[in-house]
Amino acid sequence: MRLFDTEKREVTSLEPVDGKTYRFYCCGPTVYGPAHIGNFRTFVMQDILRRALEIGGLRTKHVRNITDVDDKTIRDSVAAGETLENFTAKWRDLFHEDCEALNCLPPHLEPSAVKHVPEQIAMIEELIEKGHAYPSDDGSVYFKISSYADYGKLSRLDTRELDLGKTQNERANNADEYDKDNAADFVLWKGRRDEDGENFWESPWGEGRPGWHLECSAMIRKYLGETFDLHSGGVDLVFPHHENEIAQSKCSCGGEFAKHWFHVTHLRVDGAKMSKSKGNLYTLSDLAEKGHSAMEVRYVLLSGHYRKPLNFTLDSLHAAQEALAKLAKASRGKVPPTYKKLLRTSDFGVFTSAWEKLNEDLNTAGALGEVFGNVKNAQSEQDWQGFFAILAALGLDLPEAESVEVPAEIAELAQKRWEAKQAKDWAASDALRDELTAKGWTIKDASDGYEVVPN
RNA sequence: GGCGGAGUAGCCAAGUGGUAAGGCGCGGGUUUGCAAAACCUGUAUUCGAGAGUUCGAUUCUCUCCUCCGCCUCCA
Repeated sequence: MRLFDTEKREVTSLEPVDGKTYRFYCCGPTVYGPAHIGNFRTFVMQDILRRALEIGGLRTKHVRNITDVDDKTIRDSVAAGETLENFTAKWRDLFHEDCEALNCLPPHLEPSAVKHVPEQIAMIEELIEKGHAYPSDDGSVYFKISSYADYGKLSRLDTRELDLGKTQNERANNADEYDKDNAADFVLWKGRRDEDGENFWESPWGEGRPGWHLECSAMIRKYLGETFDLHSGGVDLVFPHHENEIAQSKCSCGGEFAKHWFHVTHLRVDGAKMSKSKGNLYTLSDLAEKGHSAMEVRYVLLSGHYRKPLNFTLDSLHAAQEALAKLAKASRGKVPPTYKKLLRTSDFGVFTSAWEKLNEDLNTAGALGEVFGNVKNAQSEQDWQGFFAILAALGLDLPEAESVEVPAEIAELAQKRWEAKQAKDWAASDALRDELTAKGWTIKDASDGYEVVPN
């Protein structure tokens, strides 16, 4: 597997640090509401990376956190009159349901931020000890970026001019809240504030709560160690989140931290960024209401290369539905092997080119093209094994032949219409067909029978 | 303003220094009493605009236009 590395700015080969198990970390969701399909573009691409590695023969260790304490979770749980725990549990469960519907393999470990407060406090103490962090008067602790020379390497901060003047101007109203040495220093521990309600933890610096950036560093250290294979998230996390993680982790425990960085470009909707105000923010349930399955959504999300903007439209969901049906038809009668049986697939038959596409910077769109281009040539057992291995890597389940419950009334009308047709009574036959159409059902005739399906 | 990314047929979207995958849609055909479904088939002399390098550029360089992301807690 070769993949573009955000830090090295080139496609590099992925080899596990320990030679056996590919260990990677993904920044998970902040659970304060339903995740939208833009969030899921990232999670689906991470899932495909994992599947491709596993089918390619590697073992993986996939860690993805749940952010269940931050400004938004606290704000919204207080507003809802619920405990933080109950509030976030609800959204976490929905997230899991959505992931399952999208066929995303659950991570091997899914640590939560609130359950790792001691680890975070320990890391802060270490950073203060080593001179990389300092407490402020309001009970907060900040990371001192001037103490880390490599700060900004990932996002090429050295070549950018931060418009700090403007930022400070805009934040003038909040200036008192923060007591930092440098405007760019970021918070490791936030002193307790009124709006936090009962959501606080004891610490050497008083009551408060951990900062957002720190949780990932602390959990990575605990579950993956000081050096691991790959770190991943949406592009928006490159700066400052991942930059800050690097600083925290390298300054506290040394090590190389992540060998590679994998970032997924944002999804666009109708050519624009998704936002509530534009009314173009979709969740899986929004789309389900419009009659689109999660698998169709997954298909759309992987129909473009992860480093390019992907323009989501409702039209593309329809295209996905048709495309999936086409593949299902092409492979009718073939029984897909279980995912486990497809691990370590070495021969992809006529789908070798698709596998190669996938392994060259996770070119899912190119791989799909190869699948369609070769499916007509698939004949041998090996070919079909390859077919299902590619689909498994993409995480696509093909729709089964639908067995829709046909109401007795509809079935009766359809039967009458078939009989009229057999009797060559075209007028009666067509009238019955129109009636069925009006009731929302379509007849598909074959030479020896018919089928009724919902419109 | 700084940094990064993108502009390929009606829509979605791969790709390449050597003459444009694939999906949807649409057109044509087979089939059908007519449709639908199914099957077969066609569908960009051209890759935002202009200039340059080259035997040759959509692919490299420059300029311009448009769009998007990040610039302190958004996947």
